Amino acid sequence: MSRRTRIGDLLKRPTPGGTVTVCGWVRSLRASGDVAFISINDGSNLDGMQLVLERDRLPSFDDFCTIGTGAALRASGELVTSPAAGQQYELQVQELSVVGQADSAYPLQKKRHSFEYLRSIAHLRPRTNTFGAVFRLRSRLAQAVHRFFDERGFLYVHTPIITASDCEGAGELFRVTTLPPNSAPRNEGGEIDFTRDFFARKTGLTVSGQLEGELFAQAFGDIYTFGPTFRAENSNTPRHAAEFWMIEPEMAFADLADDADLAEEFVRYLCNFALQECAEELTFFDRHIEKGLLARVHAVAKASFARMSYDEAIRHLEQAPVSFQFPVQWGLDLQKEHERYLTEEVVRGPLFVLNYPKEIKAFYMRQNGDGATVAAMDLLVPKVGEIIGGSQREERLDQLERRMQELGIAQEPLWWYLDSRRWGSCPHAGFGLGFERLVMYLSGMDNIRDVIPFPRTPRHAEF
RNA sequence: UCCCCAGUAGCUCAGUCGGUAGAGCGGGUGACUGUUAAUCACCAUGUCCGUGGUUCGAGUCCGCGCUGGGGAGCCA
Repeated sequence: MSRRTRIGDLLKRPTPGGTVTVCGWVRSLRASGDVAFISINDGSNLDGMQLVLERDRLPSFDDFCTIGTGAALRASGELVTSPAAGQQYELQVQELSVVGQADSAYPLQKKRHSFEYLRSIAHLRPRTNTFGAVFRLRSRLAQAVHRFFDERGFLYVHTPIITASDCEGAGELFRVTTLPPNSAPRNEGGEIDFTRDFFARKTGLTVSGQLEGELFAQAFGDIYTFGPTFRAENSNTPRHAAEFWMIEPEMAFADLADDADLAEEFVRYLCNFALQECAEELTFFDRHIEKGLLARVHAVAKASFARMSYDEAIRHLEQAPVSFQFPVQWGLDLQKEHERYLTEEVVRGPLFVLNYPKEIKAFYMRQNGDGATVAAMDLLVPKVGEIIGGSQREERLDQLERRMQELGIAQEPLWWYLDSRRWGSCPHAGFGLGFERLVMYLSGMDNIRDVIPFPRTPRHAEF
């Protein structure tokens, strides 16, 4: 096959002219007497290319007028300036072939579909404008994440996907086993004998790469992970999926303030990246998905992020002139309505809340001198609330062991984690960012199932 | 997992007081020399989510179930 030219590249040409070949899928066909127009899209950009077919220049003109929406085409012709509004260039077709026909049963019509319906045809929805834009943005953002950390000398570490540590309290584990489901070997107590399983222990899919990430941070200084993460929680919300991608940087010789600095720089970098490198997509989202998206992302890109302690946050909420559905009290976690009030009404921009009560945070977070709080941070942003959660880690062995004991967390399976506090332990800090939540934030899409190619949620693993 | 809402043509939805089902879009056919989700004319399409019940009669009322969506919890 002679090589095609991507439509996105053609549209970047400063001048028309020349014979080119494009391939793509039909979005719309408009036939009118002796001339027909076919809009095709090849996924390389939003707008696609208009093919112009003329009866006296093209044999089989009438046959081409019956091409169905969704068909795959290969077209060669001259790239010309379009005389009509709506597109800069169009293709005067000299040769056209139908690579793959599509009949009238093609589920994508030339009209708006609901996102719920498109989820039921997830194999075809990437051919729509919205999902084309979402997944181009997602791809570029993934590259931007690596670029950000690489530019700053962070080591990219692949932490294991199969893990035996399920004691982080980060959610239910998916079991990984090769034992036969109906005749698994039992021990004397009648329980399944996992010592005879593939790994000779109970294993599952990772819920976080953080603990392993900490070990690498204590060898390479600054590291990050970016990989798939699994939670078997029966969560049915627009913000949760059973399989998602998480970004977790970890820095040695760093405290909570350093952690917040990194998070702030990271979020600002990604906003600027999207505005510059995905302008076409963001403009589309601003117009069709969330009015005001561009202004919101611009604001975050320029803002200096506010910081306040959990104590201060509670005081602000107690003095709020609005009434909340959920109680405000020192010691309780912030609800989404509280988070949104703080970031949207109190500071009107991104906000770090620092130093939460230890009771509502994980065992590995560093205990503060007040005996009541830990060095945790959440980054709250307008519209979505929490987008990043992080902490300085407890590097003092005795403190860590005492906290695990208080919480009833077995130390033996985490002997390797505790060892890192035994030899050359140092202050270190990191955070976690759900990649999909970032994509949602920068696209205005409000359901996580619509920013994952083939989302896994309770009862859904069809595609 | 809990609470709320919904399920009718390919899609989005209307359907009054319980009386035997409709619109727009999409699709098909035809017309039209430059369209932009083209336009105009004509044509076709139903397991009213399933199941049990109330009733002379159920898309409509009631029970149970399934599916989807939203909110909460959990969290990223």
